[in-house]
Amino acid sequence: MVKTSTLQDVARVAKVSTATVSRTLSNPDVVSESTRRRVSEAVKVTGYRINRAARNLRTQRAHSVLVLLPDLTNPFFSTILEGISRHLSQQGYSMLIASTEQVHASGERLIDYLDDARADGMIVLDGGLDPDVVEMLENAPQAKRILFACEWVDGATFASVRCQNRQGTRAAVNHLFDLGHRNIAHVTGPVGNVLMQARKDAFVDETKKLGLILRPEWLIAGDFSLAAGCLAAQAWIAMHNRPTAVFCASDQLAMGFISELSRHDFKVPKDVSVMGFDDIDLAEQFIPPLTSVRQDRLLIGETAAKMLMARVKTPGDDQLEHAAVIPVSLVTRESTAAPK
Amino acid sequence: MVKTSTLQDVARVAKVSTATVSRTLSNPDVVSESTRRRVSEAVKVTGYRINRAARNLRTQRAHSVLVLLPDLTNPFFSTILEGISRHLSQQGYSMLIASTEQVHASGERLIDYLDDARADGMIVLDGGLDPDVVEMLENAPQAKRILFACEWVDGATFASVRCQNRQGTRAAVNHLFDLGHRNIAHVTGPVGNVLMQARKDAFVDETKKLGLILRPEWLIAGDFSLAAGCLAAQAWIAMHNRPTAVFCASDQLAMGFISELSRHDFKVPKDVSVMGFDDIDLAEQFIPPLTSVRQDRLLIGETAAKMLMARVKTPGDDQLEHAAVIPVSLVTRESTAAPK
DNA sequence: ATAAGTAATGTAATCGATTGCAGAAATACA
DNA sequence: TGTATTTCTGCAATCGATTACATTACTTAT
Repeated sequence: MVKTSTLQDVARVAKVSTATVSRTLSNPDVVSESTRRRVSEAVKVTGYRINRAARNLRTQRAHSVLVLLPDLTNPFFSTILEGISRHLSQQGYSMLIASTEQVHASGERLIDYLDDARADGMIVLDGGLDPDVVEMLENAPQAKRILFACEWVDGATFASVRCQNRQGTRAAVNHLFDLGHRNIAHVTGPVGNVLMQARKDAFVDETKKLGLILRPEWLIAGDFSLAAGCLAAQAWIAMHNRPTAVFCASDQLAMGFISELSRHDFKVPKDVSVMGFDDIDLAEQFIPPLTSVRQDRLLIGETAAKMLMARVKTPGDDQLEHAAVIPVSLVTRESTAAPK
Repeated sequence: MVKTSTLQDVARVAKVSTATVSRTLSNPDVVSESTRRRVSEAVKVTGYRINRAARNLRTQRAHSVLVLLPDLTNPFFSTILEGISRHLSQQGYSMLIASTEQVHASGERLIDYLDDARADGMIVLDGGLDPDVVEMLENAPQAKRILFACEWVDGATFASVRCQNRQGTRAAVNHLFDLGHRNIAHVTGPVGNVLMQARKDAFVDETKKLGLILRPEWLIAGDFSLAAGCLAAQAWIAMHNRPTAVFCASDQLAMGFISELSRHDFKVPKDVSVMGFDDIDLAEQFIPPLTSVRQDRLLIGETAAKMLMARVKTPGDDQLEHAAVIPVSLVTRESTAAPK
């Protein structure tokens, strides 16, 4: 370990007590103008840097937050992380990252991160946690410092940040309807996923409300991935009476779908309109550019961080915001058009 | 803060000293079988969890590593992070994430992360640090605990993990040559980037070695992004004597390139062969599936973490591995074919 | 002039785990 | 049995910052 100077060193140089130095740095108003100057000078001279381990021990705060992802390799999360990190670093907090899988594999329990003073709070981006893990988290005394973002757990009482999945789906269906489509299929997300369920339910409701026919086979089971999109396309191709439009529960699905279609010489949107959900970066550059439902991932991240910080900082049960909903918007591009 | 039990509590229950409890947990061999059992029992009873802040303070170790990215939103890094995280968590270390931009914006200095006991080491995935930041890092006493991965800084002496950029480029050029291409263009990365330079130099060398003509305008300046790929495609379209193959310095460039071409009714690989570098997840699903140079990003991450941990753990200047090179491999798909 | 109040600073305990050193107990050896 | 050696355990200092409480030096009011 490299020796850096401590509060003691600064105190010696400034000819004050360590208490005064500490106060000068964390609460300058309570010290006099003259000592404030002397201390600042001494800090500069000694090159003092606070030792966070020491502060963390004394204040019983880790000054960092754990972000839990289902899977680090999923690019969907990167912008959300950016949003989280932006707010945290502004507050002097650090961002720890871990994946559900790895925590599990290492034999640790999730709650340990909070118990052993590694993190003050937790932002969970994974709605698919094991039910017993969820139960443990819910019953933990630190449950208030756990927040779900994007995904959530049905029936659980954690604070959360969510997107308007229902409204987004409604906008998507109406967009297709307005273009003239009457036979619309839906490629869903993975079984058991809350987003998949929310979007699927909204899709069923909205098609019903518009008086559209919805054949059972038009609800094609997928899992948000490119590969599932390809399979869904094969299912679509095999249909006798092909729907003229397909609403996919994610952009990746939509891309896989279109990709597979083009291998079979179908054209989008000429032969079928396809749209996604998320508006990932690539959507705009895809061929054809993808019509999608945009989620402001930066805002999701920032909101999540902000809400969590409020919880971490107020020990009491004050009037804390418990659920934030982030608006979505329809982005119309070239993968959707009127049916022929 | 939620009250968790401490070493003291365990010691009381097990009727031993805190020293013994500590030893039982961190170095079980030195305590007797019987006390080991008593302590384990007491740990279970009390639900003891180590307080990392306390341990970090005492041991002068943060037990965490900072990973510095140029930009959190770039999906290229996610798999590398997975690799890093995998090794770190296995060693009981945590992974902190920050972006160059944000550290800068928050007015902190990079070295502070090491100075203030927040992190024991640093993995930098950004070769584009300001020269004065680089200089400061190099002169810091902790310079040995800084490691560059993927990118690096020319002339600096940091440990690093790199890919075979030269060999990968050579393989790419030879692949195109073997298909029969004699006029090959190169879309480069961003100016000043070390990867861009390495790949460009290798490209120039290899075409020369093969006795190919290389017109100046066939070196098209890009920046690894989709958008730059589009622009490069426009440049290609505008050429009088169009090269029959284009080697892009990244997959994103290649995708942008192909995407723009298709908007102008050119077909890949019929009208021009295009290939990328990186083999990102989407490459396989792109239309057409992209020929690329594969980098094992998981291995890059794991290697980087492993090398850094070795440096963090050995205080001496032992025989530490200083530079690792990760092999790349050519992945042939459908975006390249013989010229017509 | 004295009491009361305010502002600034210092003293020292504290957070919880680790570890050098010393002592006790157990074992080996002569 | 006595001594040397090994094995195990405990005592107490330590890491570096924070903060309750005490103290001192001033101001202001009466």
